[in-house]
Amino acid sequence: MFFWGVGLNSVNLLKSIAEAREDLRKSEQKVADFVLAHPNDVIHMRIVDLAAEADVSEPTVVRFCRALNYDGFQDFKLMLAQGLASNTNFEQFALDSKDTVSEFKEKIFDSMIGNLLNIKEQLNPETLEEAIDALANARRVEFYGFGASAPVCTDAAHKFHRLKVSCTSYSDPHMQAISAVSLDERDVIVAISQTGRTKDLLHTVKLVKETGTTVIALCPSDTPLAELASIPIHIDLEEDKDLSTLMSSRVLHLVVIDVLAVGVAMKLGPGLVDHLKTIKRSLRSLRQNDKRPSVS
Amino acid sequence: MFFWGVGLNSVNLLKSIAEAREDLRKSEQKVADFVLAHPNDVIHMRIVDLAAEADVSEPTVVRFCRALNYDGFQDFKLMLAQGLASNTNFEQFALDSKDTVSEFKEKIFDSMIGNLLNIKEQLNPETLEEAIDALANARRVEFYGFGASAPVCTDAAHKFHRLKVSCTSYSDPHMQAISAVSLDERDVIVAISQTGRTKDLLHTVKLVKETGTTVIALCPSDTPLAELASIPIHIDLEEDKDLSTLMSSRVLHLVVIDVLAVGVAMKLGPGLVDHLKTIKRSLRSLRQNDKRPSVS
DNA sequence: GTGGCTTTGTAGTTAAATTTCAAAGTTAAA
DNA sequence: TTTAACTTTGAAATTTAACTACAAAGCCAC
Repeated sequence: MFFWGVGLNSVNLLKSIAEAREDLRKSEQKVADFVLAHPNDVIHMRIVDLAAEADVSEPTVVRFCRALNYDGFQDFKLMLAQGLASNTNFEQFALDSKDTVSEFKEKIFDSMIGNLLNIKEQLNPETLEEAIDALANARRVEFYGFGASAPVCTDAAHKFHRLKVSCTSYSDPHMQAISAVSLDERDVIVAISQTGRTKDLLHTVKLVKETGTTVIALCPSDTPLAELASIPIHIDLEEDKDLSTLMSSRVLHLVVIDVLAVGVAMKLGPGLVDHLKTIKRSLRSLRQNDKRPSVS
Repeated sequence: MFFWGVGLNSVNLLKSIAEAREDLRKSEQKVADFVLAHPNDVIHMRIVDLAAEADVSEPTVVRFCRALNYDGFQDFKLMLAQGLASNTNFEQFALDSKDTVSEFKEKIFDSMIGNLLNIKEQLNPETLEEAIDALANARRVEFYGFGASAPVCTDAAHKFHRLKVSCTSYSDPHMQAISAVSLDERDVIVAISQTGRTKDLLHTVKLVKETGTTVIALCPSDTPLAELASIPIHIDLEEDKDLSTLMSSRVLHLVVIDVLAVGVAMKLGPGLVDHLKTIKRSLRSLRQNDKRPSVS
């Protein structure tokens, strides 16, 4: 796989120190251990302090930094500071039954953010472009998904309706099947699945493929659904730590749909972006304003 | 409003430099200007370089750092490094019709992440705790929302079902009204709204309040819905830049629901967290495995 | 054990940040 | 307009911290 420059490498700086630890000399490992144990303190330490804490000499600290391909101690500290800032959070979490509300709130949000960052990197712009093209030119768009993906489909249909795209969402296998056979190559379906293995969904997709309809799939790669799709959009999460996958994937799907929707809006003409705003305004009549008395 | 410590301040470091600029001396402003113009370069500069670039003397640079409440130049550079690392992204975006797919993908994800970070900070653990208590002890839970919030409600009901909580979601004002009057103080409704002003929702909530039912609301603060709620959970986004609000709030609602669900799962007994995993397993039969032949 | 090699620390050097202090600039009152 | 008080700024000296050279100690193979 493509190797990122120093910039992105720093994101996993602690991890890369841990990995490099084995290749270091014994005394340098002492430094590594202290840095890994107290990364936040190291940032504000002088070379003498770190040397003392790690029980090595100052040159050893410098050698440690050089071994990790930094110019010197200052350079290393700078990278560490950057790495920590971007890395503080966003790790995958493991829920602990002793967690306080505040703690698991942090964990859930951070893991969500981490997943968003990952998927953002993973998403292939060319594939998205393809999907956007297909959606923008479709006569009709249908969203299919079950379980947790059903609300995602509803939301997607809701969103594309606003773009004046003719669309529906079905989370009933019969309805899907019935609708599926009425489509043809001018149409597009979007199949959404967290697993990429839902039998009923695969069944529908197979049906629909026979009609020549374009199938966009939001699911993990290397799954039956991804293989079947004309335009597979891969959503691969880190391996399932606790429930984070369960929670994150629907949100990720929603955000990807947002991206597609914005793309379609732009393709169909910049005016359409304004159209969204117009709809927003038109919804205002359904709202109650503080200043005016309630119409009950 | 409460003033954050240095830690969080660094997130908006550039912004805070820009704000502080006015209060600085003339020569210090030169330094500020250079830092604002080339923040990424400054990180790797020595004090002499920065002094030269900003056309001031070295002590002035130190004074500049001190004026911003840092110990000195090194300390400032460290904070700058951290600030830049965490700040690179996550700014609110303004979509531009000339944006490439890759560009607006970034913008959408980053703005989503920015909003998640904001809401994470804003969420009050005590309020969440209250909401979790109410949900965990409820005889029955109902989720009400319209439009973009309707799928959120469906998703929430889906999630709480898994926790063995008796619940439903309604996005039809009549159904809501009918159901609402059958509830009492043992029950909880969760009203979800991006605006906090949806008339029909307010109507239902007023009805339901007369029965003594606890009302948890997910909506912006200072809105009619927030005022009505027994437990208002405020979701305040930065002011509407383009469509980011429209996109973000439903996702934020989902994540908050996740937090509540995890809280409830923990309250009802740690075993329940495992129960979620069990359900995950039970769903496996609905999936197709690569290895076995498809059952069509 | 001993020669060659690697690892580590001591002591010295260099470079960078900080402080001191005096000069230049600014303001305001005479 | 002048001048005294104060503020701002930079030159030079000082201090501090990072880095280098080199030598001692440790390690391994023969």
